[in-house]
Amino acid sequence: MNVRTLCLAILQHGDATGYEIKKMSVEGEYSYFVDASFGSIYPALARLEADGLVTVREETQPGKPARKIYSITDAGREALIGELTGQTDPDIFRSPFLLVAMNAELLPREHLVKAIDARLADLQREMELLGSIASSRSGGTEWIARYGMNCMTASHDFLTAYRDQLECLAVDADAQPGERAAG
Amino acid sequence: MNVRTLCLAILQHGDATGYEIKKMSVEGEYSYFVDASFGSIYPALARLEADGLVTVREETQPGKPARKIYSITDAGREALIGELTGQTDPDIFRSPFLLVAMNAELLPREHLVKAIDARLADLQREMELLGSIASSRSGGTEWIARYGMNCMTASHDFLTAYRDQLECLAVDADAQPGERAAG
DNA sequence: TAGGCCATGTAACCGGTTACATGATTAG
DNA sequence: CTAATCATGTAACCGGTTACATGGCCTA
Repeated sequence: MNVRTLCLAILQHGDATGYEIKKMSVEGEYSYFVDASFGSIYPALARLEADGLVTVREETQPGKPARKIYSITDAGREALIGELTGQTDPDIFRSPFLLVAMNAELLPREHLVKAIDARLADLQREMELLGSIASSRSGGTEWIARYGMNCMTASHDFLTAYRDQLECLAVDADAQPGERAAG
Repeated sequence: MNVRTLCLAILQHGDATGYEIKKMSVEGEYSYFVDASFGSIYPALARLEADGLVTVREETQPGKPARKIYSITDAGREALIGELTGQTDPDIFRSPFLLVAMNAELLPREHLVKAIDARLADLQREMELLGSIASSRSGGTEWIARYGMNCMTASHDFLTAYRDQLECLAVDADAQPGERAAG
């Protein structure tokens, strides 16, 4: 899965500019597939157009740079379907937070508490986003938002219920840092 | 978070060779942080040793290449703690499966069913791994395994309960492919 | 008037992967 | 006899990020 496919998927759900695609893939409802920056999106759109998978129309606006609005073509839609039915890359979950948790015995309790609070806040923000998506969309988009909500809720509940167990593994504030590491 | 930190974290929990580190970070209990291949692990270990964060001892075995067993040093442990208390990279979840689900309206039902079955099987395998980790480890490692189990179970239950809703969005086998895409 | 948002694009860089090189042992 | 497992390491490549270049409008 790459930025090309991401662009096609977004354009399948409606025309957009490179700038909008970036926003949607970083903060919006397309932020669960690949992360992309301007440096990868703009070249990808240019190549997509050269390959005939999307078309562009330029919209000049007074006092602002021209917006380049991209639309998917039939060939693009077929390429997207091909990508979606062909690839089998597994889902991945990568968690710096869990690495902190795994090494709780090595860290000052203070920091562990902060890390948990931060993670909880992240989850809450994410759940709000997903909630607004679920209530404003339909079909597949609504479904995946509900799926996400379900997972986030489970995470949040577990963290809230069992954070104490984790916190009591941490190094005491007044103990020598790393004291329990050797044991 | 990079391969260097991953190696330190693994070595903190016990000595290991590059080969073992790779296994643990691909299939084992360290597969939730960064994915690493030989091409990144071996150079990382070499640099870690040059920096004095790990030490090596070579173990020759008859008829096999010598094993290079790495151990973390005090400096390495401190570097790991620094990494763990400093960084704040958010957790990421990237799901090719959810992109398929999001575009259910575009795909033949047959393929969607396959994708769901495959995802369910992945989850089950993952849960078995986590179960064995949870029952054989303690402390932070056990805790994160239980956390993972909780999330996977929630995913699995949702998928099982609501897969029908998703499947009925897909294109009928006998309909023209892409027929509903235009609507 | 400083910073954020809109809006597009390029070039250098970099952390990783893939493929290659080597080779014995063991299980099917 | 074949494939997998053990075991280490290098070099080419590549998909992405970061930083840069440009510039007007709007808000605090």
